[in-house]
Amino acid sequence: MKPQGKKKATIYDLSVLSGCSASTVSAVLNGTWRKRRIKESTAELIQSLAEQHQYTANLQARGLRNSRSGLVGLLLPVHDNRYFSSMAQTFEAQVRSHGKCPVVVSASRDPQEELATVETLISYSIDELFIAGATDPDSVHGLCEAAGIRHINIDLPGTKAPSVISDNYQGARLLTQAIIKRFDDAEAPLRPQELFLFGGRNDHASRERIKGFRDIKTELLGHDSDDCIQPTGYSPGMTQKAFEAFYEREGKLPRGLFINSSINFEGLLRFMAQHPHETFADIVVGCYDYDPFGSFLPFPVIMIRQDTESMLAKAFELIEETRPAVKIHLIQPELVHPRTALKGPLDSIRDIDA
Amino acid sequence: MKPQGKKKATIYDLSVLSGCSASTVSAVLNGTWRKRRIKESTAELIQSLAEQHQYTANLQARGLRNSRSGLVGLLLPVHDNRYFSSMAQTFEAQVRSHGKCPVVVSASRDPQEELATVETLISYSIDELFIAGATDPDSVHGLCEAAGIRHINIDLPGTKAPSVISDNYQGARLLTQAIIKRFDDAEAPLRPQELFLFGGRNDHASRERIKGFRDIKTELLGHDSDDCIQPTGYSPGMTQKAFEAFYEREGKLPRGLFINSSINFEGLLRFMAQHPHETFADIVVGCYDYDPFGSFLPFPVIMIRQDTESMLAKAFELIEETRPAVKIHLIQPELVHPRTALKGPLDSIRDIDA
DNA sequence: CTTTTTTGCACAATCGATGGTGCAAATAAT
DNA sequence: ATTATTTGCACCATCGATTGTGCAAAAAAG
Repeated sequence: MKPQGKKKATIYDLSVLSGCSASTVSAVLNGTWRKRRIKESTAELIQSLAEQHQYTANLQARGLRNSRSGLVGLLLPVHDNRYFSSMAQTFEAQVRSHGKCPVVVSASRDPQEELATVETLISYSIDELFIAGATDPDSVHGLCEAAGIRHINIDLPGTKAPSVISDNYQGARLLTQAIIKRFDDAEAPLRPQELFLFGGRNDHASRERIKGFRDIKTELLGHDSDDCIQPTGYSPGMTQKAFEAFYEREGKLPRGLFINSSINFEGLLRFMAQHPHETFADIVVGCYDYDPFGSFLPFPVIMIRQDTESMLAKAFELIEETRPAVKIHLIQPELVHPRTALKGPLDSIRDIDA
Repeated sequence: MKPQGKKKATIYDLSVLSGCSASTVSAVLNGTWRKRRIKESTAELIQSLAEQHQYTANLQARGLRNSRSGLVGLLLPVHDNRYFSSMAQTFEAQVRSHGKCPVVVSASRDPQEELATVETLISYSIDELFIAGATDPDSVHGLCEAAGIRHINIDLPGTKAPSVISDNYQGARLLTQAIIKRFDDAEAPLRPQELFLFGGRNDHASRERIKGFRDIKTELLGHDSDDCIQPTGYSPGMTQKAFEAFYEREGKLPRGLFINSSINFEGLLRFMAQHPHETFADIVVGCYDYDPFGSFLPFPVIMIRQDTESMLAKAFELIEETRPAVKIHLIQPELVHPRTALKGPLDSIRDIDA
C-alpha cells in the first residue's frame, strides 16, 4: 500500500480496520495467537492488514511492557583498531543469529564513561551486556546486578561476573619464544638486554603478558631485568615517546620488541615515520594483537591473533546459563607468522556484484 | 544507599517517598519543574531522594511517551576496517557531545539487511540516522521518510536525502597523480599499461574514483584502456583472485596500482603472502583509504585519508536543519605520503596511567 | 475583611503493546 | 433438550514517564 503520510500504524489502527480488539491484534502479530485460541481466519485477516499497512511493532512500547528490549549490548573501549572492530563484527553476526538486535558502544577506557554508558543501556532495558576491555568491570557488574541484567566480561576479567579472556600468559610465552627463535641463525645471538616489552598498563592482560614474557625470556635467555619492561598505557602517543626516549638514550632500538597491543604498535609507526629504514634493519617485532597490514611491515612482525569468535561463542554460551560460575575462561590465541593475511569476519559476508 | 535488591526506582516510588505526586517528581527530575512552578525546596527534596535511591529514568517509557528516544544511529556496512571503525569512533564522540546516545550497527552491505536493520532502529524511535556506505540509500530514505526520521547519507550518496561524501573524483586524481609522480625518476618511465586500478564495484564512489583515475591517467600518460580497470567488489577474496589471475597472465604485477579501498588492499596482502618479496620490488601502490599500518609496507604506499571528522561535522550540521536541500556535499580528502602515521580519534581520549 | 492574583501542586489521559481474566456463543456430551 | 466443554475473543490493568488542566491555599490588592 501507500507509504503512509507520517505516522506508523499501531495495533489500534489494525484493531479498527479488522473489527477485532487490540489484544487480538497484538496476539496475532506477536505469534501468541494459537495459545490464545484465535481463529486462523482472523489471524490471516489481521496479518494481511498488517502487511498492507506496513505495521511494525513499537519496540519501546513492547519493551516497556515486558521490561525487555531485544537489545544486546557490547561495551568496547574503542572502535578503531582491528581487534575491537573485528570483535564488533563477530558480535553483531552472533547476536543477529540469536534473533536479537546488537548494539555496540565504546566508552573510551574511561571508568566514568563506562558506568554512564552502561546506565544508559540499562535504562533502555537492554537484555544482556558483553563488557569488553572495561577498566572497571566490577563496577559495571554492580549496575548490571542491580538491574538484573545478564552480563559477562570479555578480554579483561572481573571478579564478580564470569569472564572470557584470551590466555595472555600463554600467548605472551608463544610470542616471546617466536621472537627469540627468529634470532637463532643471526650472526650475533640475542642478549637479554636486547629484548624489550613496550606498552600496556596495569591491567590484568598486561600483567599476564608481562609475566609470560619474563618467564620464557628468563628460561631461554637466562636473564630478564625490570628495565626491559616499558609500560606506556594504551596510547600511541605515549608509546612513541617511549621509543623516542629509548632511541635517544641508546642510539638504536632493541633488536627484539614485544609490543603489547596494536594500539601501542601504532606508537612504533609514529616513531618509524621519524627515522630512516636502516633504524629497523634487523629488528624483530612481536605484537600482541593481529592486524593484517601490520603483518607485512618491512621487518619481521610476529603477531598474536586473539580468537574473538571463540571468545564470543563461549561468552554467549555462558550468558545463557542461569547461574554461570564466576570464573575465568581462557581462550587460546593463535601465533601468526610474518606476512600472513588471515581471513576475518568480512569473509563470511557475501559480496553481490563483482 | 544500598544497591537495591532487584528493581529500579521509578517516579512512583519517589512519589510515595516524597509525599508528592508522580507528575511533580517527573517534572523535578526532567528539569521542567521551574516551568511548572514547583517550590525549590520540594525539588531539592525529590532530587536528594532520587540520588539516594539511584533513580534513573526508564528511557523506554520516556521514549514511548514522547516518541523520541535520545538515540542517534549510524548504519555502517562493516565494522572491521579502519575507515569505518574510525568513523564510528568520531561519530560516538560527536553524538555524545550533543547529549545523545550513539548506536552503531552494521548491515554487511546487504540491501535486505540494511532495510531490516533500519526498521528495527525506527521501531526503537531512533531520533536521527546517519547512513554510511549503504548500497541502497534511497530505500532506506523511504523508511525514514515514512517514519519522520531525520537522516543523511554519508560516504555513498542517495538521491532523496542530503549526502555528505568525500570528493572521490578529486581524491582519485590526487592519488593517481601521486602514483605516477613516484616514477618520475625511475629508470624506465611508467607506461599506461603499467598502471591499473583494482577493486570497487558499481557504486557511486567507485565510479567517481575510476573516472578520476582515468582522466588524470590519460592527461599524464596519454592513454588509458578499459582493461586497466579491474572491479572486484568489496571483498578481499575476490581481489586476491584478481591479482592472482593478473600475475598468472602477465608474470608480474603492474608497476603502478590504484587500489580502491583498504578492504581491497587486504586482497593484495593475501596475494603477497603467496609470493616472495621480489614480486613487489618496484611497485607503487595507491590506496583509496588510509590505514596506518598499510602506510609502512615494504613498497611505497600512498594513501587517501577521507576526512571523516569533517564529513560527520557537516552531516550533523545538515541534519539539524529543518529542510536541508537534497544535494551532495563534497568533502576534500587528504593525500597521505608513504610512511606516515596520522593521529586519529584515539588521540583525543585520555589515557590515565602510563 | 473581601476580591483578585499568584503559587504550588495533584489528577488523569496518553504513548503502544501485553496478558490475565471473564464471558458469550458454538459444539459436544448425556 | 439440558448440561458440560470448548472455542473465540473482548475487557482492562499495566509498564514508567509526560503534560494539559484544574483547583485549593497563600499572598497581594483593594
